[in-house]
Amino acid sequence: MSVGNYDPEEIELNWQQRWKENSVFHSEVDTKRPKFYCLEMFPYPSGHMHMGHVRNYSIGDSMARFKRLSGYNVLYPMGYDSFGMPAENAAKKIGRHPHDVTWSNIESIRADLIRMGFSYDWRRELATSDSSYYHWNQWIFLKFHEMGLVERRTAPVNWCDPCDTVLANEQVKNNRCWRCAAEVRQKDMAQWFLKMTEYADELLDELEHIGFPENVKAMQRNWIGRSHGADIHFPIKGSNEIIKAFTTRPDTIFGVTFVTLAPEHPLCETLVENTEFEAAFRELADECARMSEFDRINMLREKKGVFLGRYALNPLTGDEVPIYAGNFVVASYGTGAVMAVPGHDQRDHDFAKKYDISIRQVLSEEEGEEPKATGRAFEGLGWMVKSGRDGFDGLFGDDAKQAVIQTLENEGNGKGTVQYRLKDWLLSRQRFWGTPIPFIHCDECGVVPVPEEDLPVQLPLDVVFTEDSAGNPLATHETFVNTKCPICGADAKRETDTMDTFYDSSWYFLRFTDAMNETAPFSKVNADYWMENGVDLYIGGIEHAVMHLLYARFFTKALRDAGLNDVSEPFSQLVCQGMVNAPTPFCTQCNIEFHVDKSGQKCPQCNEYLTSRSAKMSKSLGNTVSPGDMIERFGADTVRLFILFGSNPEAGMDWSDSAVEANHRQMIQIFGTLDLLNSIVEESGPMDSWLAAKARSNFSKWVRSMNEVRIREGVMVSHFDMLSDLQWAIRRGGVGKNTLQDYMERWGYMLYPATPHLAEEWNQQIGRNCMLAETTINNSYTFTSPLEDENDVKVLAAEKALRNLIDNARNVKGLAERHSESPVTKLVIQTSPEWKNKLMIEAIELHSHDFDFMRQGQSFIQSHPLFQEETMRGELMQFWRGVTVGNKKSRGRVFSLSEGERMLLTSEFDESAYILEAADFIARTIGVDEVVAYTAGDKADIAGKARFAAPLQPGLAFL
RNA sequence: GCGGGGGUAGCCGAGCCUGGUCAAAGGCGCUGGAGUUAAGUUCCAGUACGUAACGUUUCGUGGGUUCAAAUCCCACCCCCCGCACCA
Repeated sequence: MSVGNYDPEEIELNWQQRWKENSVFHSEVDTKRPKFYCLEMFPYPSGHMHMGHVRNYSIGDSMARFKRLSGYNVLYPMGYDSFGMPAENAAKKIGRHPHDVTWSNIESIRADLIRMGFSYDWRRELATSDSSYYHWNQWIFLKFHEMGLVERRTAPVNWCDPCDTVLANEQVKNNRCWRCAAEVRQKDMAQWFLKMTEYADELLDELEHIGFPENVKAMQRNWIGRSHGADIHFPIKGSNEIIKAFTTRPDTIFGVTFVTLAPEHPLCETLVENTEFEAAFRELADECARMSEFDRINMLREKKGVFLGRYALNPLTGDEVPIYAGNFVVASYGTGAVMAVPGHDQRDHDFAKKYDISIRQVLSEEEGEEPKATGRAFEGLGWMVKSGRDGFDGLFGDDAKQAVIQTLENEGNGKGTVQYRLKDWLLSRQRFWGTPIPFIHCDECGVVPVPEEDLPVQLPLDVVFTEDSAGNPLATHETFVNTKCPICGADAKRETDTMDTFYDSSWYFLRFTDAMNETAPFSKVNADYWMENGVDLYIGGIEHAVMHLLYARFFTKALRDAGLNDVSEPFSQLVCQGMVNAPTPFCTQCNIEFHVDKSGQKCPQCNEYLTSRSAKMSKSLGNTVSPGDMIERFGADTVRLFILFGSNPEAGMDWSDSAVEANHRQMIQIFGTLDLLNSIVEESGPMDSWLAAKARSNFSKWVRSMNEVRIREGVMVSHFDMLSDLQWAIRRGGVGKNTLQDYMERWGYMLYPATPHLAEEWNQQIGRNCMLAETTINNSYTFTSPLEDENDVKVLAAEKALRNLIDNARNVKGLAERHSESPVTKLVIQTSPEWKNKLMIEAIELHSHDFDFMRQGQSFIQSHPLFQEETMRGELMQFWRGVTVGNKKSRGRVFSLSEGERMLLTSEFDESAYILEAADFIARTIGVDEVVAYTAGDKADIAGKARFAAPLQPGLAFL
């Protein structure tokens, strides 16, 4: 094969075939080896793979391959989150069954994944819409039911009209459906819930111990929204009813001047019925009921309330306070009732002003002082004052809260409680394309579970979908709906609601550990092995920070309590990959992005010329890049290299055509170095030890980066530094074939995780007859010891010094030429004189014993034998200062020497001899005819540069 | 409003945790040179300002700590993301 020709398609298809034939990515439980479970959030199969997928899976694949190489037993599976509405809607449009739509989409995305060369264990491939998967959804649901985690209850729920279904709280953003963005409305319905709130504390507290990014943890904390406070009972005057109000600030109870109820609060009706206040209340309640989002936003400014005509009694003082209904009180949070303290809550303050209710300050900002009159509510913690009862004044913060709670509890008027924002998970959906909820409605026996042996309850395939069919086709499907009661045998109806698709993805990572199991969702042995400490690396988008990641955590804990697995947290390390952005026309004036059609044109709104900025790839902006096109042009490896080198996984990255091309050139160049294997025939070369040392140091740097999922840094070493170091070695005098062979072998491993096809081809061409996919890095390559040996450090430092010398010489040459009438032809290098080297070594020695140069350096040098020589004192002192003190910008040399430089100097490295060896190279490189080098003082001091000579910093003179 | 993350040279983007080896990696772009029949590719060098090797001004703005700050501390400005009438 012609080595110089890099033909990605040929190479890639060939190796993909070989991997498949040899089943190299299959993995089994093996307790003798450490495991690594690498997982990406599986895709919804909507057609072809997009750049976001490419990025997600390129990251995962490179880590899976790296870990295999490092000797881990790696589980790396892939599947499809294939239930859901888009398939159902598409089916309606084309008059086919969602099953068909889903399968053809799966086929195309699978082909894309294969073409990228991702190293999945394809035996474990699953699709959640397969009955072999959702069978276990149902099985688990029955388990949860036994455990008392399932509840069917009638409740006000979020209804989305376009989607024709209810939604969970997590799926409603700004009162809009997360999928279709339509407004949701409240509707009372009998629905199925999973009692996620029973795990609220564990879900919150365990966040402290898992490797999620801070923002994800913050979002989950926020969502769970635990707040500590008290339920306080306010009796209603002239009634047996009491109002229970939740507050986080029981310490302000003496400042309560009114109580506000949500308009939906059942007490409102009772209180106003047949009174003069009824009409006003109804108006407010109606307004809230048909509240649209637009109105809600307006209401942020306008807080409204109506007096309900009755009074409540402050349980600690007996004071009468008016009862209001307020449009800002949320029925579903806390108790739907608020004790209002206008003195210490700005919202209550505004409300009190508006309705002329009295304001009472009962906390002081300063101990022992009267509260200040600021015209605003003081919302911080303070010292209690003017309490309506003895024993409270002077208490602060938590003490104050506790004292109030204690008193309330003693008197039976309330208790300390914890509130959560988290609600139980509403998981029933009135749609077809989901897991049927395995229950049966019997007139006699009620709602009864389908017996385990009758599972799965399968979705019928003989359903006709048409554009104008509405509702859930299951509800009208006779053979599906009509059944017998499993208890009494009478005619009964099946439940026709299906499960939220987030249910499917809440345990798929467990199913993957034992995906072929036909008798159970998974075996405990498999789950416990692969899931020990959770999935080791989980990669996906930030958009699932609350929904999927919270549900999955809940499931893992619930299944643990069901005895199915030991692990409590599903994911030990989460990486949320950044967006792939692309250039997009943009108007800086209007701050709007436009479709790429508009590039170069003027802004339709302000008529300014559009500029360009980076925006998330999206169909609506037309700035998407098709992975398929890129693979066709450059090959999968180049696309992977671009994606991985473009930025570290978490950061956003910009698509750039020129960068992709640059990366493709890089691939060609790397591949081209294989030619050296033919052209180099010498046994050894002058750069052998340097290149070998460089290989070792690059390798350990690469391993460190990859281990910490800093893939970009790893790739920089493997795909850039390795090439330029090799080029340097060749230019500097060359290497022998043995060294080259070792270098290429090591390099092959390093190329493998990011660009596996190229690496396999490489490995073969350098004459190794094993597949990298089946290789683990052998022990001499030491994954564990990052430090190269002492000799390597010195070798690298010497070469580094030479490169510095060359850089410096080039710079000085430019200056010299400006000062010289004829062109410069000769470089005289005067290296550091012996006495400076000796002194430097002494300084290094002193420094290693923490010598205090600031205090004792002066007296040390003055008592030094060299100091006795009067003619030398000036230069001696200057050098000593430079070595041990430095100037205001940089510290003394002795502090800033690298480890290698220190080693070089203390080993009495012969600088001028080293430079002389490279004299020809230096002359060629900087463009002079002759280079001479000697220790300053040995020969004539040319141009007075001898005094500039310092260890590893020779004085240069151009002639 | 609350919470999270940011602001680094023409652009993208490392460095910040663990202060000095930082005029600050790497890529892109640009400039010059080598080479080439030629476009491209490739290789070398340069890319804040001045300069016989040194100095000056730079890492959002202003202060502080330190012998020394892109890095630590404080204040402010700006950007992005999430939640939000949550009691």
